[in-house]
Amino acid sequence: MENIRELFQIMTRRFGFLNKNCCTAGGLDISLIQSHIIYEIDHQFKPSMQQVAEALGTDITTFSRQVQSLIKMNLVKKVPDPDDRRVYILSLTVGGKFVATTIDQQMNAYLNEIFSHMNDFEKETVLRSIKLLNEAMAKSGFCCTTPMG
Amino acid sequence: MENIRELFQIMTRRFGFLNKNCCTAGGLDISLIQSHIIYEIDHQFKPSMQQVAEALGTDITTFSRQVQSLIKMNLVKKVPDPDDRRVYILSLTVGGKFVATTIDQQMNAYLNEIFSHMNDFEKETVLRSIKLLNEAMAKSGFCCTTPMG
DNA sequence: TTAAATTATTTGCATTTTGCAACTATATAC
DNA sequence: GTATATAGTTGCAAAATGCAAATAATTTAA
Repeated sequence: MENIRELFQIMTRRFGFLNKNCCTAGGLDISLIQSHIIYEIDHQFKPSMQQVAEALGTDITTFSRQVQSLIKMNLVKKVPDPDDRRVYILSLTVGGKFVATTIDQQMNAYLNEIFSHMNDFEKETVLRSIKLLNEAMAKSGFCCTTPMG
Repeated sequence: MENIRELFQIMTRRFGFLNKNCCTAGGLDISLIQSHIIYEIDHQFKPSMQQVAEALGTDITTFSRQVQSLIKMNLVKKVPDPDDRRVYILSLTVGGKFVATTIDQQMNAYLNEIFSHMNDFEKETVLRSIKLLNEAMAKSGFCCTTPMG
């Protein structure tokens, strides 16, 4: 069988395309990084800057500036944590939540379109496989969590 | 079941980490984009600049400069096409080929480590699923080929 | 309880990456 | 042979990056 890496290279490249300028939402153009930040804030519970930056593997200084621009765009809010005033808690504004939902729908539409080329059994198998893969990657301290050496 | 997008978001992020500063090869630090370019030149037959840039979804001007730096690093060669002297044919130098091989081995080692957390049946299923997914994405004119609107 | 060390975040650069518009050079059409 | 199209390069100017240093709040330890 072919090289395993080859399969993954093709897959990740295609998803790269899928994500790339994925998103015009609410009349705004959302970059790939921005969409990831919004996604992550939406999925974590009262996350701090660090937590989100860490989850995305972005340098904290770069992240700080990216958050600033999202705040200017009125998509993200930054509130000092009353328990530790060094920390800022990130959250989505109403507009940000709307953008998050819109992007989510767009992505799901893309993905469903892709899955429409499979039968139900194949679709089930593929989804289960991706879950397996995610779990395996989570177990692998080797890689995949935060950029390693 | 969870949102389909969620599965993919997690997966692609993890692979992003995997790829990120993936590669030190032959004493050189190879960036993610550089490794993709090298990969693509290695896999296409006598490709032109356009062809590789297109395959990677990179702007041709950016690509042109990236190739220049790879040439300086002595990994890539650029030879005018005798049939059409506007065109340049890209190829790997011996050093470039070595880097390509090294990266390939590294990535395969990572991937095997990940798969070591699965049994043989799961591994087979996952690989088959990714193949299915790649085929489905190839069929989907919707996305996944070259950046679309 | 206060000085020292630690942690979260921001700013100051300096470098790199990006992409549009304009350019050069070759090839094709009429 | 002039006009048009195509492949690739360069000139900006904007954006993204990341290290080092600054700021501000918290914890540790004497």
